[in-house]
Amino acid sequence: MSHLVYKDGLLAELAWRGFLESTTSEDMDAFLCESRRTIYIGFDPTAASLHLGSLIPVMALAHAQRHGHRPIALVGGGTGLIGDPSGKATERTLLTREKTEENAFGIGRQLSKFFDLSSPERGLMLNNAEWLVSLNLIEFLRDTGKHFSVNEMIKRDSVRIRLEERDQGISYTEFSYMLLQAYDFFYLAQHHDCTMQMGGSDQWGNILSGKDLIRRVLARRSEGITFQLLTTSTGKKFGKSEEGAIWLEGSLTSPYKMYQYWLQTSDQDVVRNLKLFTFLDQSRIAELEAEVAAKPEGRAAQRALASECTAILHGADAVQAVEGASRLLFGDAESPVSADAVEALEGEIPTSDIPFTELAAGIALPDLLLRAGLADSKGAARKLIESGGAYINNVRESNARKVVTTEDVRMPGAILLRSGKKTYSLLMVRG
RNA sequence: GGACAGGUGGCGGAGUGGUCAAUCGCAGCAGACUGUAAAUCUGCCGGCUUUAUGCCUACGGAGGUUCAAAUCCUCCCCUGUCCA
Repeated sequence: MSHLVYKDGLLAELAWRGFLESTTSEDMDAFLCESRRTIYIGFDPTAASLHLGSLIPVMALAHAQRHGHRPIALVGGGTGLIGDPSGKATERTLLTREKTEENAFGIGRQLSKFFDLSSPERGLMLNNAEWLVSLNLIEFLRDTGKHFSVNEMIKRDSVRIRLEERDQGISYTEFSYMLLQAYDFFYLAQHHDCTMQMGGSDQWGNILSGKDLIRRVLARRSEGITFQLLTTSTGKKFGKSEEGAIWLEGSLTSPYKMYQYWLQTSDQDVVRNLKLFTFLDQSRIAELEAEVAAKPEGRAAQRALASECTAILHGADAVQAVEGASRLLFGDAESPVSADAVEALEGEIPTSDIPFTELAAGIALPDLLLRAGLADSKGAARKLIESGGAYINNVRESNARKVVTTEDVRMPGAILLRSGKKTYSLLMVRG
């Protein structure tokens, strides 16, 4: 890619940052330079929040705005009711309309953080429920369906895989998805002069469908760009932690947790992630890359990645708080003991309350670990303790019959529990 | 509507009357090593407890046969393939 020189700032940016997977046109550069383009990406509200995986298209669209193009962040309140078969091995159960609406609301709020939506000229956020829900079936089949060849549709990967693989079919509902997404692109082209759609590489087929529809019905040119699907260097699906997805919503994944997720990025992945998930410029990233190469244990790049990403999503204040908490827990200092330290940790890391009277009476350590969320069952808690993975105030406790009492309160009004090397939980003694 | 195949733990996938809480792989958790990295090695990996050749719940759902069922029978639900 590096031998290509793009005149368009956006394309150049997406290229060096490593977003690009493929484009629908050879002269995309000229297309983008020709005029200011309206570019859309859709996000279906299949969950209450976007997760790190969806951050790639979000960042790409944010770059588009920074380079003077006009973004449309499309919330798929309508398409979400149907379900995109792309990249999914099996048919999914439909979400209720209420759930979809609720999700759409949350996702819309998250998306708005990334874009300047101060005027329709700068950027737009739309919900396709607005035009999809009221579509009339007969009209749709006559006006739009007629432009689609089933012969072609069944060749699309998203459909073909489901048709060929034994044990998994595809319903008519999901089969129709690509028409709806194509219709979205068409609708946006017609009403908002949108001429480009971007998306993950699994969206290639859907994008092409829309491009075709626009050409046939409006006789207009439109283009598309797809992005790489990420995995970590170890082949794991990116953006998932042990407990599942890392959500952008702070109430689902705490800022502390997100910060830690980024901080724990492996050396192999950190530079790539800096390019994709921060707005840091090329020279700064090159500096960080050199620093990691020279002094990997310093993890300067990971720190930058963690603080940048957390700041984008949760704000600078959150980063400060979270960095403070991380320093206390992982710093050189002995176990935190000051009241200030407790105050700084409270709420930043998973925190739960325990009544003084209950503690005074004594609580079995496995029960306490269970309550603190550090184990899934008492049996698991016992195993954790016996295998040497349980810590009270940073001191290993390997007696599964240990009873925790007020004696164990070493920090002012709190007990710090830990599972393994890096999972902390704070217990606040109340009353 | 018909014929056939199938529905097992987070996933994949064994098991086809007792020795099955269920081989194995992946994922996950913990330990060792380290840099809160990667790789590697080790242990754990349904729940409960008095940790035991212990109890409970579980192999799509509901019944049934049997001393005993994930395994056999009946009905139902779901999925796929093919036929009309």
